[in-house]
Amino acid sequence: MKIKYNLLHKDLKTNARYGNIETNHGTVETPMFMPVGTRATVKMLTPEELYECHSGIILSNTYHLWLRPGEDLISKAGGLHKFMNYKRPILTDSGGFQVFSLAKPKDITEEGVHFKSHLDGSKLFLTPEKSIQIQNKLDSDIAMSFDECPPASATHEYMKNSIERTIRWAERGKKVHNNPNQSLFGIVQGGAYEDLRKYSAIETVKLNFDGYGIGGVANDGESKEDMYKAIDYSIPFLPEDKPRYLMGVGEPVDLLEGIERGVDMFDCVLSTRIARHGNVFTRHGKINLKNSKYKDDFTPIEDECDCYTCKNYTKAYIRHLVNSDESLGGRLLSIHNTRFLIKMMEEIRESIKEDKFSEYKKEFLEKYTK
RNA sequence: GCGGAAUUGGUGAAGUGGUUAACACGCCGGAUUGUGGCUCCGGUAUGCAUGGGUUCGAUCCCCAUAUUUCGCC
Repeated sequence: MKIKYNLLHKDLKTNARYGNIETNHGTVETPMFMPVGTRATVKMLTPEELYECHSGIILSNTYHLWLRPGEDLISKAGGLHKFMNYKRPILTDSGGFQVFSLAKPKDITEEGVHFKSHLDGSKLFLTPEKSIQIQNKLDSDIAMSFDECPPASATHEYMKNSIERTIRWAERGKKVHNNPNQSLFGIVQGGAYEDLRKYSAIETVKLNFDGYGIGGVANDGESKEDMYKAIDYSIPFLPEDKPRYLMGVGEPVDLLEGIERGVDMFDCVLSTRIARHGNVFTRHGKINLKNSKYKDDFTPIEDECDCYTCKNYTKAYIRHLVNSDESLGGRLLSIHNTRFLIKMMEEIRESIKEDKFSEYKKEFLEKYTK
């Protein structure tokens, strides 16, 4: 069965919306934050720990799993869910972002993308068909179309050619997609160009996907203004009855801005990456636990936080772990950051249901950015 | 007791008679947005054991003192 998005309530004052997505691995509520598990693991966290964080959908990656261990092995294991023992829904990214980070523009052809393996330097060729076929075998709940992710600095001309090709790629991928239990999302590109976002959205929607990604907003050097514009220019042309997924965004402030504009899904490596480097989100902004002022701070990261880490450990202890390069430090902080964003989403959903999203946002930002 | 060697920041250490004393680690900050996990970027000795002397100028030369260390009795 394909996923089914149900729009349950629209905020009266903003474009924020509350809904849910029914999948073969349970129903999840939106807006939601999806932790990232690139290599079939949300780094440092077990599925049980993710459940304890109330994680819904998690993200994994076609490119990485294609290279290692290979889609055939995962298929043999019974699919990605069984392979990694995650019982809730999984979304797989198409490898499009890796095209951006690993290939040069000249390596991108109409047929597909040539680039070198980050593991051993061997030559690789990825096409829209190949990406979808790999994802079919991975058997994720949601597959993403194979797209190109041009940087914000791309010229209008380059961007126009790029989005036209991405649309053709989306169509090609959709043609070969044949997993009845997997849904497929299209991806809107176009940088911060209003006409291109509109064009990309309209043409992609014509292909009738199960949901729509808004991509190219968190590549490298995009300003927040460009990100917000990209959302504003895309969303009016996306159907109300399908989920919208802002790809790669996960800073608390950006989550609020995205939700206000009508985004339903987010994913981001930020929460787990910064955790491994000693940083955590708190209601009062991001803090760096490596700072010496936490040396003898024997209180939890946040008193009011309900995560495993905050219920059991002090800042001083975690700081010691991080400074000693002990992996438990990164683990505990990953738990906190993951729970932080998911809990934030829970509160946001409640606020939308009560038409109080604006108030929630204002209150959150007052504390977070002061 | 006699003779030799050494003494540079928190640590291990380079170095030169002449503007800002290398590097590494540590420490102190910062970054990080569809992940090329354990990374990247900054800052960190007004000072080269102490006191004299030589010199236009000394961390680098000389003398004394202290400490450490090696060898001999």
